[in-house]
Amino acid sequence: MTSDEKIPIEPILDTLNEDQRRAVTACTSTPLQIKAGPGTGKTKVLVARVAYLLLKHRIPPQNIIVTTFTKKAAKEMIERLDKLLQGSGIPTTKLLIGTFHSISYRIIQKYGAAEGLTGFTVATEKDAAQVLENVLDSDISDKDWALIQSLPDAALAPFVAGAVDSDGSGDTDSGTRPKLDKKKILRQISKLKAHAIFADEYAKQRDAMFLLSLIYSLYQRRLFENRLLDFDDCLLYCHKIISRRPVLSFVQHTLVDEFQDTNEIQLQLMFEFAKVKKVESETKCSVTIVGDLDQSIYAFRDAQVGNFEKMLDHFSRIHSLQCLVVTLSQNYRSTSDILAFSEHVMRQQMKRTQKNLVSQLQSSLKPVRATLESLDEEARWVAYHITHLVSLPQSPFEHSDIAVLVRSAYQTRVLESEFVKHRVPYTIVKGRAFWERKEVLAMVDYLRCVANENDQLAFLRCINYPKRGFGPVAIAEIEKLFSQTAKPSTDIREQIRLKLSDSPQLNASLALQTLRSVSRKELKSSFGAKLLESLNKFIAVIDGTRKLIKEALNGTESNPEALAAAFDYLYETSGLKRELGDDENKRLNIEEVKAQLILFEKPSQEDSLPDFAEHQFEIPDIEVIGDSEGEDEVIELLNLSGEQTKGETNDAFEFLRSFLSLVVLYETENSSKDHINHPKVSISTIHGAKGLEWPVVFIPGLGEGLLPASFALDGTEDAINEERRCFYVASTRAKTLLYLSTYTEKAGSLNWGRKPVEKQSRFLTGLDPMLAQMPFENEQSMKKLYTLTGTIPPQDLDYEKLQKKYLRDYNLYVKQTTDDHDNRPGFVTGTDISRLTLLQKATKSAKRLAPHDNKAPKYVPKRATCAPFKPVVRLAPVENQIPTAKATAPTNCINSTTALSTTSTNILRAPAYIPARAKHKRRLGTR
DNA sequence: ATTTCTTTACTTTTT
DNA sequence: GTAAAGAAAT
Repeated sequence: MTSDEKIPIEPILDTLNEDQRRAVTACTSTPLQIKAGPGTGKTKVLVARVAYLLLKHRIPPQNIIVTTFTKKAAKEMIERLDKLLQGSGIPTTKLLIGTFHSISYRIIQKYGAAEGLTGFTVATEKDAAQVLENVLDSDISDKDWALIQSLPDAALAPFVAGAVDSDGSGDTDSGTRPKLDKKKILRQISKLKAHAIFADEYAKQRDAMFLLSLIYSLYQRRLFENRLLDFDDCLLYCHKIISRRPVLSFVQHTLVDEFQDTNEIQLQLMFEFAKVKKVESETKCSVTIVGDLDQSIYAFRDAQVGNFEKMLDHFSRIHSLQCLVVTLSQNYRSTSDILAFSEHVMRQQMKRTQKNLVSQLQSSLKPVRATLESLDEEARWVAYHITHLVSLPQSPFEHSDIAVLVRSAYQTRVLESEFVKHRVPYTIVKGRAFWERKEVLAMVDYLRCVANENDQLAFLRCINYPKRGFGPVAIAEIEKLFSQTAKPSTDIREQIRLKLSDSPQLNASLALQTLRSVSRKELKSSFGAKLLESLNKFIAVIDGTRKLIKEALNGTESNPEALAAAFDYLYETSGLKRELGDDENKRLNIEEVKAQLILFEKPSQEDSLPDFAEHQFEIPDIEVIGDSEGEDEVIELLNLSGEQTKGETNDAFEFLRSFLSLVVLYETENSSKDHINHPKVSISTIHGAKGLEWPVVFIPGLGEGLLPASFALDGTEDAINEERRCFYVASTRAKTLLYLSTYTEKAGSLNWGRKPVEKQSRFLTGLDPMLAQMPFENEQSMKKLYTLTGTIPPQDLDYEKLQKKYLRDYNLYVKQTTDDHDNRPGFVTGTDISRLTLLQKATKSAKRLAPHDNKAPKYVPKRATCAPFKPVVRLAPVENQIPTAKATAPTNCINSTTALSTTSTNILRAPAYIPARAKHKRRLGTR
């Protein structure tokens, strides 16, 4: 054991500059704010600070909380920390590190029993929307609907859908209920939760809105019936737990990353994590926060930049503790040109304290900018320049050095399809895409049924997928049974509710139990014998898996094989396996879910949070009046912490619940390994690029309506400033090269809905002198590139020749001065890629339509161009059009299913017409 | 009850 | 121009 050998902290400190060192070695018993602009070594400082706490102050890792913004950031911190602490024997895995949400969920799992929070899983956004829909459909009484309808327009306005300006015309106020906008309501509820306001508290507020208050409490009740917590609940209920009981008294230091993006409840959580302690009449508080005001881009999620001030204020006013503020201003990431440009963008904003970031890189190249004539052309411009960069002689860049950052996710689509054509390999930085696949979702739903007997949503989704004969009528019946068993008529619950506000268990019902009693005919239903049998089978699948899981996880040792076996059992007996059939991709995705589940480590006893002696604290004293049935329940409800026997059986599923919740919180690793083998361009939203960096960054779509986004245009100045900070975050991701582009479209062009982009972004006005019109305008600048990147330029670097080729190809690629689309140099046309897919799909489809005829279809699509070209499908006799060997999809677009699937409906539809109508070659337009 | 055709609304950004 | 919801038709 080398744990006693002390690793010296000095070598670590030696790698820091003066400011960084000041921050790292700052007093650990007063609050510390580190203001770190982009590229100033924020993560480095944070990591060094943790190392300092571990080594110098000898704080055990399990007593340190670190909150990061994403799982990725947490992972990176651990990796870097491990490197620093190599051989010290300090187990960095014991650090309490993760996003606010995941840490909160862990705390709820461990200490939630006292507040009635056991057996909960985290709801996805879709679940939340579903719950709200159920509320609106069936939980609001006619009386309340009448009240809602009588509300003045002003009170309804924040909740009704799509700004339907009731321009006279009667507006059917009489009979119809107002159409409420789910998104808006969820946003409002989320906002309340972000400000730590519970439903019953809100109801008591004087200026509470009746509608919101009603829906909020009904929504919460339904969530809890399912034993689900939404994202905000994780924070809200964690705060409730830790503010009432000192369960976290073991925490000795708290670090918060990306502080500028914390909201009120997160600020309050931070205060609770870092409780002020009085030690020998000295007030102490050990907390370090890191952030940058200019990078605050989450106001839409109720982040408040004011938290910096609030923190200072909180400590000085309430605890007379002065926060130490350290500002880092040396930038190690970007060149001076990129930095100066970014700084100028921000300077346009009034009321901002000037930042003086100093680049540590001398030589530099101007950012490039261009205005293109259409959206497609812009995408081609990006693709062309990527190709140009990686194919420079002795290029300092490969594809993985390049990122394309966009404001809105939908902008990626054009890029994708253009990249497929150009054979530009790319990945979309989005961890969750995998978990939103249909088959993955289905499998996860089955796991949810197993892990959470209350998860009505999951049960309802699973019960008829694969088909078991439960149609909409049967589903509705089950829903009815669920809600009947969920709301007992005894008013004992109301009594408890008054004493213990929002104790979630009060409306608990076991969905699985309900189904069981239906199948045993204890609850009468209108199901026929067939349906009952089908239901029985379904229950048997869930119960069978539950048994296997229990066995697999009962021991203290983790048992991957047994877990895998349980998973397979569920996959097969549920019929999912058969349903997915021979689709190789889907099967692999299910395998991946299994792998993730097995990989997910069961937090062993020592790693988990310390136990907390509940009996030290009073359990609310409740007088119970009512029938004995209710009494038992109340006793059960209040006695949760003491129930060891019951707890044990639940433990097996606790593991599964953690896993499922972390999946929802996007906390799983992306286990794909091919990233290393094939360097790929990253396409990401700006928000997703936070904290990352690349040598080359493209920011397309710099037009009014895109960045700044259209919804901010007529908004307040704050809204515009948030957009500006978005741009700032994007541009400061770049190390060496920055490419900016805009396009303009004509007002009357085939744009639906969205306003056309007519002007370049206001953020660029007046900055032209800082920008170049094309990359490498002269020989010198090209040479700079090589020096800057530390690459040796080729001996025979012929600048003139390179530029000539660049210009010639530019016209060909970007401007497309040839109209022979299939034969443009360097292009793979949509034809090549989709031909094979088309043939496969056409064959399948035609066979399905005419099963008696086993021969291949008479006609297959001859040519289908990919988006963004007009998807025109022509049919030709099959013998004339046998796909050639080269018509396989390039490997680099495996991930890019969107690019191909955008036309999928058209592709699928076209062959469907074959047997009926396509007697002669027929052109199938797509409306 | 499922498939097929028609209509509609939709685009922030994410834990 | 597309998904997703709604309507109509097998």
